[in-house]
Amino acid sequence: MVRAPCCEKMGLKKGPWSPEEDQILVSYINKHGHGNWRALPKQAGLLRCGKSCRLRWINYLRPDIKRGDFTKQEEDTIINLHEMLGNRWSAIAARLPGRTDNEIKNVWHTHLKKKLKNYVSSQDSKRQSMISISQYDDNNNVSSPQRCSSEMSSVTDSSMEKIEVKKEEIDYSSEYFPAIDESFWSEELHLPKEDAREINEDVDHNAQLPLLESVEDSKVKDSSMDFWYNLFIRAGDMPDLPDF
DNA sequence: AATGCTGACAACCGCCAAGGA
DNA sequence: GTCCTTGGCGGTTGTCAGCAT
Repeated sequence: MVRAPCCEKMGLKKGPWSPEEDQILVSYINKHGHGNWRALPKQAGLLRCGKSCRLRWINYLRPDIKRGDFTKQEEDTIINLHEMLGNRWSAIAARLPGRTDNEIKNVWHTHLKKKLKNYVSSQDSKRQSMISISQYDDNNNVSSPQRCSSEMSSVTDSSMEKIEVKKEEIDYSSEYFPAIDESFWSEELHLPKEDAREINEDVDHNAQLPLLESVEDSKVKDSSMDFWYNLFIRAGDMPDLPDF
């Protein structure tokens, strides 16, 4: 396929939008809608490419856009959803009314990635010390960590790598890791069925649910703790623990 | 006051999938 | 089935304000 010439070569304007351009775009869309983005700038009298107009409208000019700082709750939601969905910014944005994928992506790269890194590191070091003392009680039950994602401290890249390596060592295809389905999200995490269905549609189904019944392998057990703990964060509150 | 650095945010680029001709 | 257009997405870059030196 032949790529369309870029804006510059066609004599179209690039860079920041002026208030006048914004005004023209807004009034045109309010009047005519945006059926065809490619044709829109010509019809509206803008020296911009359609793609640029679309982006400006979606990320900045749309009337339903919520401006201003992200609330603590929104940040937590982003962290939780990112844990589930990865870099699927549009899917994350769909669950945050008034926020755009671009905005969320920016916030992630500038604030939350750092915060989360710090948090994971602090939890990693805490957990390492917990493990070295005693991870399970007399009945072989794990003492469940109920922590808030705003609890942040400092971190190093190496601790993140350690966690990744640890995950790679686990055989997720084993019998201890049956597949996640919709019922998991609603029943185990007590989410409304509607939410569970939506999340299940988006979730990475290569991820597996660890069951710890009768698990002897400490490595598997260890990784599964990570898994359940991540889900506690996702759910926003503490669900009933699985039978460890 | 001048300069350099950093973080935040807006905008662009390149790729992909869907759909129509 | 192929070609082309279009919209959408995620990654990346550019710009600018605020801060430190």
